[in-house]
Amino acid sequence: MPANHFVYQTQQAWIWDTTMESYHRHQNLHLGEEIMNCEKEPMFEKPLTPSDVGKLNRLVIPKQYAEKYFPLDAEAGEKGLLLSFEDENGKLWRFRYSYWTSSQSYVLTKGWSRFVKEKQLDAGDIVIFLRRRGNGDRLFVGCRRRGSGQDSITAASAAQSPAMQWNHQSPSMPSSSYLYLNSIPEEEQSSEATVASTGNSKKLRLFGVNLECGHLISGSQVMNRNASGHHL
Amino acid sequence: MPANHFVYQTQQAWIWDTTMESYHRHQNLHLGEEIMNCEKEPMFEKPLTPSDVGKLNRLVIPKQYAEKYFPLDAEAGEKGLLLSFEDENGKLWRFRYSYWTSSQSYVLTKGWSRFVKEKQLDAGDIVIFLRRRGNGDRLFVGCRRRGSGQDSITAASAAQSPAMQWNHQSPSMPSSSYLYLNSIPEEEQSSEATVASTGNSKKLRLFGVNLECGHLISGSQVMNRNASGHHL
DNA sequence: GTATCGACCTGATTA
DNA sequence: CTAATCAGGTCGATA
Repeated sequence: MPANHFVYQTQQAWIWDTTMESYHRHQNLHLGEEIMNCEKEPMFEKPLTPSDVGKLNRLVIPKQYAEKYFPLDAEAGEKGLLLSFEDENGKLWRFRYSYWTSSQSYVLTKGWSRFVKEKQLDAGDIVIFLRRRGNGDRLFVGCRRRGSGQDSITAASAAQSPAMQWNHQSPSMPSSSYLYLNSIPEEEQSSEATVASTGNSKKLRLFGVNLECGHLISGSQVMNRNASGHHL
Repeated sequence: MPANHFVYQTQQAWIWDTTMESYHRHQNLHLGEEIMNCEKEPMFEKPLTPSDVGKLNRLVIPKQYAEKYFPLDAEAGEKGLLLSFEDENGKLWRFRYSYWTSSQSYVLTKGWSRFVKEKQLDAGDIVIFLRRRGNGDRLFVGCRRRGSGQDSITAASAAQSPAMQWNHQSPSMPSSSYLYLNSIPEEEQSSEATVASTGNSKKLRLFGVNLECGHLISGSQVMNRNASGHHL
C-alpha cells in the first residue's frame, strides 16, 4: 500500500504529501498543532445508515475494513477491544469494538452513541477513519455532512473504496475529526490513551462541520469521491 | 391431567386411547410408521395471533401451558432451552424456548419464523403441540388452518383451554404435524436431537399437509384448506 | 424510570 | 442456486 499522507498545515489548508518527510518538515509547528500535523492515512469511510445513528447504538463496520484495519485476535474476539480515537479537537473518543458472531459483523458499540449525539450525525453523514502509523498506531475519526463536497449521491460508491479517495483529496480537506488509536485489551484504563490535546480553539464551520482546531483553511475544492478507482 | 392419548392407526384415522396399552398394541407396525404410531399426548394448541406469525419472529406460549409442559429451571431460565420438535414429515424443528422477564411471557423465538414461513401460517391458524412420553419426551408440532375442523370461531376459547379440546376431538384429527422433543442446554449440537427418520417415502396429502411417513390413513375429512396448501 | 450497552437474531439483498 | 453480508431489530443487564 502506497503511503500517501495528507497533512494539516497551519495557516493554510489540508495538503497532500506522499512522504514521511512532511511530518518532519512541520515539526516546527507549536505543540498545540502537533496532533494535526501528523500524516494521517485514511483507512476507510462509511456513509451512516439510519441504524448507525439510531437507537441501536452501534456502528457496523464493513467487514472488509474491519478485518483489514482492526483485526481481532482470538483473545480480543472474546470481549472486543477498546479503541481510542481522536477527533479534530483532540478530543478522545473511546469505542468498544467487537465482533458479533450471530450477525457475523464488526461493530463499534459502547461510546458510539455519544459520538453520534455530540457530532449530531444523521443518516447519510459520513464517518471517516484514519490512522497515523507509528509506534502503535494512532487512530483518528472524522465526519462530514452528507452533501458536503461529495454528497449522498456519491456515498454509495464511496463505501466501495473510501480510503483511496483521500489520495485524490484537494488541499481543502473538509473532513473534520481525527483520532488517536489505542488498542487496549479491555476494561477501564482511562489515562492509557494519552493523546496530544490540541491547544488551539479557533472555531469554524466548514462543510457543515464545526471545526475548532486552529487556523484554517481556505476550502476550495473537496474530495471527489467517484474519481477514485483504486483501492488500498 | 389425565393421560388421554390419541393414536394414529394405520389405514384408519386418528383415534383416541386412554392407556399406554395402545402403544404396545401397535408395536407390530413396521419401522416406517413408527413415528406416526406413537401415542401423542396433546399438550395444547394455540390459535396464532398476528404477532405470532408476523415479524416479531416469536410465538408466545400461554403461561399456563408453558409452565406445565415446558418448565424452565433457574439455569435454563438464563439462556432458555432448545426444543426439538418433529412435524408430520419427520422434519425436525428446533426452537429456542425462553422466558422474557420484560413481558413475563414464555416464547419460542429462534426457528419459529422459519416454521411459520414453511407452513405458511397465518393469523387464526392453529398450532398444536403434542408429546410422546418416554425416556425423554418426544415433542411434536402440528398445525391446521383456521376453519378446519374446529375453526376460528372456537379459536378464542381454544386459547383458554386448548389442551382440553383434544379430548373432545373427533377421531378424524385434522392436526398434521408432530415433533420430537429434545431439551438441550443450548448451543449447537446438531446430531443431539436424533430422531427416528422415517425411512419410508409414501406421500400423501392429508389435512392440507403433505405426509411422507408411511402407509396412511383413509382421510375422510380433511382440512379444508386452500387446495394449494404448502409444500415441503 | 430512562438510557445505554452487550449479546443475539433475521430477512433482504447481493456476490 | 448458495453463501455472505449487514441493516434493522430483539431482550436483558447495567448504570
